[in-house]
Amino acid sequence: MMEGRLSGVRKGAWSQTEDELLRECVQLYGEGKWHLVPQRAGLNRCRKSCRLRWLNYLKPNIKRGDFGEDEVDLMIRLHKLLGNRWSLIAGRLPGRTSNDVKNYWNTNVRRKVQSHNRDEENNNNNNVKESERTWKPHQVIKPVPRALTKASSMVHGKSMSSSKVGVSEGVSAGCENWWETLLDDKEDNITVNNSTCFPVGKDGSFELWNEELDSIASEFFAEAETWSDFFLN
DNA sequence: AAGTGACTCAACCGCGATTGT
DNA sequence: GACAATCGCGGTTGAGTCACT
Repeated sequence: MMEGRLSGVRKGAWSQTEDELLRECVQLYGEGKWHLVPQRAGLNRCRKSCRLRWLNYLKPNIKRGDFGEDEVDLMIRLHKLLGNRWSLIAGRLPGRTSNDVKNYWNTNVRRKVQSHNRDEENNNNNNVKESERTWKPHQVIKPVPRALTKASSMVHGKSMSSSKVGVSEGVSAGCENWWETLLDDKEDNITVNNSTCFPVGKDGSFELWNEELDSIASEFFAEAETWSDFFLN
């Protein structure tokens, strides 16, 4: 946390010259080692600012402009599955950055989803008496740890189920091994974890893991063979 | 044309996790 | 194990732009 102490570091919008310097530096030395970038590039910026500028703006293949219908649809479904894991969501939207996704969500999608939820709530209010409404908030699946150490056997392509992985506080006791069967057939998962990992609906059924999420989860997990596919670039 | 409120998005901040010594 | 340095993430801010009056 030394960055805050740096004095005289330029802030605010980036100039074209600064962009050029940063681009040249990354092309020359590659991505990473961000603490060296300001010095190497001759930029009076902190490493955080450099990293952010590269990742959100200068990096090749970044898609700009409006989100397509399919992208928004995927975003909504991934958000339902992952919560505010913007980097993970962005990872599934080619050319989009986590900042883009977050901004788009906060300005466009959130409103739509909220009004949609309000509509649904109104419908529920019409159909069900307040005392009978026992739904609980959705619990989001939180893949953890966010990153793995280089020493981790999973990183080297070994079995995912044979290694110990921490479980976030968001996952209830009783499903510590949710990750062990994550890639198995989801029916098995749900049966095993019925009362712990997933929210319970009015009649004891699952609200979260419906067919819609089944498809998106399959899509999300299908490409991954090891945990490193989820957590490491 | 001027004022102003809403909106967008690039950038900053704080913090937890990881890595190196 | 303790500590410092670094990385990466999500939340927040604020300048610029747009739409409306």
